[in-house]
Amino acid sequence: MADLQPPPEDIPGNEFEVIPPALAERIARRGAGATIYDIAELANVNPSTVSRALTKPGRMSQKTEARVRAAAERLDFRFNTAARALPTGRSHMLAVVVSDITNPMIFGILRGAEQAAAAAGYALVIAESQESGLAEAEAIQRLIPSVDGFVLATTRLSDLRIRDIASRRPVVLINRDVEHVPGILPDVRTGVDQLMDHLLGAGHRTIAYLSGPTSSWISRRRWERIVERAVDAGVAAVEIGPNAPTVDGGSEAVDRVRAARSTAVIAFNDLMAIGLMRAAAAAGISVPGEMSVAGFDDIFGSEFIVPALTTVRSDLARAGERSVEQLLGVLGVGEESTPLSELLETSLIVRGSTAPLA
Amino acid sequence: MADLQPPPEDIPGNEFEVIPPALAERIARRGAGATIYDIAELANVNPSTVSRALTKPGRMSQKTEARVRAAAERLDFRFNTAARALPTGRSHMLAVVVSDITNPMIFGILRGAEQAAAAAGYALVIAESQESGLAEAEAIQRLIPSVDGFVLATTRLSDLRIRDIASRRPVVLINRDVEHVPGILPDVRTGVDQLMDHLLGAGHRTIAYLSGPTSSWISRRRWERIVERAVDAGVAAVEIGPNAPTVDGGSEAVDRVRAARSTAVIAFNDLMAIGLMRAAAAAGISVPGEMSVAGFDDIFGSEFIVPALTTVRSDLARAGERSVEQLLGVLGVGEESTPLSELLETSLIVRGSTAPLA
DNA sequence: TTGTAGGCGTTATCAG
DNA sequence: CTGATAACGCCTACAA
Repeated sequence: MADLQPPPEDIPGNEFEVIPPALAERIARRGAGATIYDIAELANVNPSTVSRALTKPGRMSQKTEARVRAAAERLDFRFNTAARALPTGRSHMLAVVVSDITNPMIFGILRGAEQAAAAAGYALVIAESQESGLAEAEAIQRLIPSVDGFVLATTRLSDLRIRDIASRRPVVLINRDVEHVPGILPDVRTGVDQLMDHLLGAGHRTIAYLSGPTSSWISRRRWERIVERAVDAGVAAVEIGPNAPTVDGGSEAVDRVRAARSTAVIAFNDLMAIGLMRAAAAAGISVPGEMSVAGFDDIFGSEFIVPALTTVRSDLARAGERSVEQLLGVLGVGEESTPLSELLETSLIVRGSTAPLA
Repeated sequence: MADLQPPPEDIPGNEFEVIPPALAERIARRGAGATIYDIAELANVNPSTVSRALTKPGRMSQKTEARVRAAAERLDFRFNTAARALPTGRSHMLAVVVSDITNPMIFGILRGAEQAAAAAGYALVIAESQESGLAEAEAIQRLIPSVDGFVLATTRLSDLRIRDIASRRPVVLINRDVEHVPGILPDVRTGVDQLMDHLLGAGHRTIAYLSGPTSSWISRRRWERIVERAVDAGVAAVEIGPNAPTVDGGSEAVDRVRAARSTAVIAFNDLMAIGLMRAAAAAGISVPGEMSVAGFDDIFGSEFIVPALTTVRSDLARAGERSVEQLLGVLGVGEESTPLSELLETSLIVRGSTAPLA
């Protein structure tokens, strides 16, 4: 490229083969890359014109715009996001705060969110609360001044705190419903119903729910729906919990589960279901022979544990994607204008961990 | 708090019970929180004094500093990171770029990195390249102006490109060695040796290596060491690959693995090992009866697949942690001063997927 | 020890 | 359509 013959001066787009040494040196010495001032100098226009050309294309003379673009490209220009954020108040950063990054259900969300953000030229900041409401609140406070919005995935915060944050920055919730705050929710009702239909159809009359943390809205909702269905069907349902939403949390509940003498157990999530099955195996309880087990999420691993786990899947990547799309919509970036909560379809995946009552 | 009696004026730290309405309204109307100007007004000092008091504690009059701190706290002040980044050139953000966020080995790294970053008041920006070198390079270019440094985890970039990035921003590599660029590496030699000892000790004389992507430095290194050990021991070793470093990548290799007629297979990572075992099961090949299988990483799931996977574990959370500590060290933030590469200990986890040659 | 003033890179408001 | 100029919030010599 560089050793092509310099073309005639009047052919647009091929100018700027040569960068004035003075300019080049100044940029190099500064170290941080070219600025709109450098471009302005090279293209012989005012910095404000450069800003305009690069920010709102089409609103100015074709020729000038082309000149500016060419110069910018020649200097390998990138906006300084901090400088940009100052007058606009927009950092072009979104925060995703998750409770436990090692929960495989999270990375689906992250992938979806990252893609949607990247597609819109936004960067994703990630914060982990390690299941602690305090740490979560603190992290969010820290981030408020530097991000344009929040995706709160599986948050442990109170409604009050969430509203407070939402009043300062756009917030989209995942797996949590708070009035007046948009959220992406799995269709709990349908999901639980599918699972209950499956279990009831298999003849189970005593069902236990291994619940998650008290602060988990979605865990409560699942339990509520289970109760409704159990009452309707005239079968017994008991809640065992709260438990940590982890493999260990599931394992540690095995004695209480056994004591409940239920023939089927629905765990709040797959992590717990897997923990329970492992502990059950260690205790000599046969699954699904003596006890059927099911979970939610269909995480990596659910498919190949033995027996393979029956579970209610929801499209987490989609949830992550939709959450940032909603955020961008509120920020006026995307094409969206739907500020409301939406339900995500779920599907029951029947595998070997559940079986008809013997 | 707010309805306590206002204490005598001369007790420090208890001033500012009442915020002048004018100030309060101005801040509220602005919407973006208090600035050092607001604090200055409240504490009756110059903004630069506020900056000093908050930035370099101890270098000024105790009394003034206390006044400023009190005022700042009263106004719930947070630095505007963008504004701060402008004069200093420091965004207080670190980027972690990963090739595939759905690989369970990644979240160990992320957790460690996030913790270390948060502890130092840094935020973590995450970028995923989806195994594409182009996407990776593009994402990095975008981020260069807005982050203070990069952790490149399992990167697919060329040495040249990595050096280029490293010349613009501090870079720490994970699972990749490039001269003059600090990196956190597993101890490949020891790891492979442990595994080879195990396999050779079990009588295997024909070993296959299911390699990862061509661009994976660590995959090549593992293969090299396997070859060395095979030559030393006088046994046969063949490479089967390259393959995608995923479950599917492992599954799709099953025919080639079978064709190789090796009694033991070492996969580049656990994901591939799992894929291979599933495909083997589907094809009626017994593991470890007809074929032993081992992997690397000890990801979530390796323990409870059947048979449980023999694997070489390395402490990924530690790798993530060390990588940002090194970055912070270079940035002059941490207490560290070790700019060099370091080796992470690995340990062999023997499980059911490997067995003595029948 | 504290205040003054200029600058960081960009946007936005006005003129021209 | 383009240029000048004042913010944006903070930092940092330099001066007092």
